[in-house]
Amino acid sequence: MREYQHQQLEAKWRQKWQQEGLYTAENGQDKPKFYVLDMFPYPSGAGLHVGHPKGYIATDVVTRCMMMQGYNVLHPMGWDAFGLPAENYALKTGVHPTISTADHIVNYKRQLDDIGLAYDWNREINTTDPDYYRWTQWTFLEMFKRGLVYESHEPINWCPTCKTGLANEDLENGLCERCGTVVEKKPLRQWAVRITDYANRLLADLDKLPDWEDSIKEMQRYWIGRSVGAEINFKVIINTSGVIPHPSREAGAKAGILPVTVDQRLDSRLRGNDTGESAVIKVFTTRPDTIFGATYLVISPEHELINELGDAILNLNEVQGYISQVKNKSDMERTDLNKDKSGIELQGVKALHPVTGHQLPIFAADYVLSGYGTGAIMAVPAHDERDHEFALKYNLPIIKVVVPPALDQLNTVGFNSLPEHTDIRVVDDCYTAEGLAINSDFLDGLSTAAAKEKIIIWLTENKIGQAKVQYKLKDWVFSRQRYWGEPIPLIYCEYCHDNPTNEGERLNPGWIADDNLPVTLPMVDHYEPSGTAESPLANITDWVNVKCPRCGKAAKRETNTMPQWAGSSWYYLRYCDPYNDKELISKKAEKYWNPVDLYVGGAEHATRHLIYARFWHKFLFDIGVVSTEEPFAKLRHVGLILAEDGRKMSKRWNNVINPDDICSEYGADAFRVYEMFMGPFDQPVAWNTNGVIGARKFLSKLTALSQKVGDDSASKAAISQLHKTIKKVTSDIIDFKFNTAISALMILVNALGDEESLTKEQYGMALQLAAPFAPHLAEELWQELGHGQSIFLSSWPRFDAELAQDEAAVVVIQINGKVRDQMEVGLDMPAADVEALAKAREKIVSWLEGKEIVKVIVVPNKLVNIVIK
RNA sequence: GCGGACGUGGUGAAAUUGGUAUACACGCCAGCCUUAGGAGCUGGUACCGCAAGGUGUGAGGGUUCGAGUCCCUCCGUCCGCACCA
Repeated sequence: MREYQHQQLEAKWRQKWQQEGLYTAENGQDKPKFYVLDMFPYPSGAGLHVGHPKGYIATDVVTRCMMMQGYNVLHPMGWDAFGLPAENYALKTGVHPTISTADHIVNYKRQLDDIGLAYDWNREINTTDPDYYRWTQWTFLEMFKRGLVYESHEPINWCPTCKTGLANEDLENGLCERCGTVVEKKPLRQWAVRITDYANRLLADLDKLPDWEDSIKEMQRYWIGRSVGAEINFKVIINTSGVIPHPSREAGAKAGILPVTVDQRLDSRLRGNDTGESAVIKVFTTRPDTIFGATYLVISPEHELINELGDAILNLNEVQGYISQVKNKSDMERTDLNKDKSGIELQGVKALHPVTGHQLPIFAADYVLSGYGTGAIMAVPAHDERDHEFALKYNLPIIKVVVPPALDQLNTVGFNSLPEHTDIRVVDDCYTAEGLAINSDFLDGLSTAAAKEKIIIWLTENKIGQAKVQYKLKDWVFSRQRYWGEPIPLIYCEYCHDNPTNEGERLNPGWIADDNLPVTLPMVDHYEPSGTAESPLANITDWVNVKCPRCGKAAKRETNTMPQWAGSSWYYLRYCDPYNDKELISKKAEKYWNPVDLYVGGAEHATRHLIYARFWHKFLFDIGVVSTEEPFAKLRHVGLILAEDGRKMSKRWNNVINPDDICSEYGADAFRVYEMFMGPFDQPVAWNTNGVIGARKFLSKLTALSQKVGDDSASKAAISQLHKTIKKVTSDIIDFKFNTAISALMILVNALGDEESLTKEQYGMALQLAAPFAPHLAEELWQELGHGQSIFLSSWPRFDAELAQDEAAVVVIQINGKVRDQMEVGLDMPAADVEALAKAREKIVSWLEGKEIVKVIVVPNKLVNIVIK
């Protein structure tokens, strides 16, 4: 058998393709465009392992196939090169990140090239290039000027190892996603981006993305976490005792059953028109319909109320003791679901129930999070499991106010008068589903939905609360106290400030935009993070001290840098117009290439990069830079390749396989075919080097077929197989079913191997189908056939339905659904004839003997099922 | 706990979407060939049975002429989120 020397062969074609500019995409051609994008890598010192290129190979297969189908394909690559590893490496070795990053990029690029990936390197970008990050900074300033960026002093996630603040998205189970350290909460001056302003659009527009996998969309929906409910004000009263009479005149009158002894003074205070002599606790709830079941309030230990009330809290020392105890716990410990709930009552203060006027105890407890909603809740222990657990532990009243719909016949007369459901202490069950309101005054008998609506109207009319939509998504903490990132281009001047919007709340006094972009990252001698709100840049005094661009007086630069996600939030746009020094992207390039038609990368980016990029894009849309609301039309995620031992590939386990070794031993083509053949693209699979040998055998068989090329055509059956394969491979590539595409190619090559002879055209078509997967070998064999130009400039073979037809159909004969016989019949034979033939079969006759035929089902060209009794 | 994906040979996996379960490949077994290499070729490879035949897609029910595929109940695996009120 004819063998092939993959090393010379592959190197030869790679060089030729580069020389000929085969992958160069031209802006604005007449041809239809197709933009295929990989998530660009962080060029680490370790280089690629065999898992990394799986997605790149898939996009490469699509790229080459689309090129052959006549598209002007853009398939670029670049480097997401800011980030901690380069900085940490600098700390250790003193080698500047610019140098180490450049080295790593050379290695990465060589590795990618060795796999034969069709990248247009003319468009290579690097997020650390000042010509690139000036536009990252520019977009940030555009946000700043529109009030979408604000300075905040909220406690944020702080990694004590990396010595930097982190965004919510940078955590994994309460650990720093980078280094695995337990993250602390730390108050820190920081810049934050109002991504929550876009929460609703980010959520709603997911529905406009039919070509995204549901799993990714669901993850984003959950991350954005929209909850519809109400915000309700509870007045705090101090040093009171005894129960206050029911204050709700209107409610009582409407229901016609309530006592009308109203404390006028209290009433006016409750309606929110008083002078602010008492504190208010705002709570958020998704179940305002259960308000009559609220028996206590809980605020988070961080809640400002504790400071506000101060000595009014009789057990202030104890409360503070509890709080410091909680603060010493990590988020991990705090949110451990298995642990007992803990809390402490604020003695001497009560909250007034805004409808019933009952005095409710107030607790501080760490099961209420400071970062969500208002950091305070009304506890309804009968209908919320957490509140229920807490109420049991602290012996608090539990009032049932919702019953399952099946119990709706119960005569629910009103508060305090129910015979059966007035159980103030329901111990065992906690009903969290929807149902019908009971014990709820004017809500009694209403369904949960109706009760929600009615109570919200009531709260609004009485200025006690209003409807409220709440998101889990938090504003994007945008400052990093580290060196190796884009400088935030702001200057602090004591005399000037930019007034970014007309809305007072968005004023950033003292901070002004430095429009003189790029603000380049200066060289430093010391990278050590300070552990404070400043980055190592703070030490470079001649960089930090500047003249105010507005007034010319002495001013200081912001020394925080941007998070790594900044540069990757818009890089796909820059590929379209990489050399533009006037604008982020030209209108022409944007109109032509945007949006990305196919985007492939790891699912780990579902709630990080993919949310940030969608947000960034929407902002650019709002300011007229891009013309679409969404950046990525079709998204596929790549399944992990595990090591042969089934674990993740890692230096730690010593199970890393380097693609360099595989490519030099078996060839890049065999490597590519194997990775695409391993299994479904989006599923995790363990690596098996034997599989590469199998792929290599297939390529050898494909090569061997060249010996059969002659004047005589292949058989009709083989031609039929060829056309079926064209159909299958074409649709499988679009559907990302590369494994079955290759299996179809293997079947074809096996079938052609049995032929005496095949024509140049027939062999050529087989080569074209294999070309996206095994580009080097296919090119070699194609040009051997005498074609003057690249196989990738040839037209993708077209499927001919007539040629693909079989001459005959094999029909299965079943008795009662069990296969008993099969026969070959002419295609599309009428059902009656097929049935007659089947019944006449010797085997079938014996099965039918003495039986009564109940029914016969004939599926054309497939089967006959005879039902007997 | 919530959300998503899934469960088929010794292994990775197919199955035209309700119509022959295990295609394709790895591995293994037997044979052939050889200039002994990461070779190549031929055949075999779900289980029980000598056979006829029977049984088989995590378990159990159901719908149907017919179920890996649809419905219900349960068990298990992987991924994401997780005290989000």
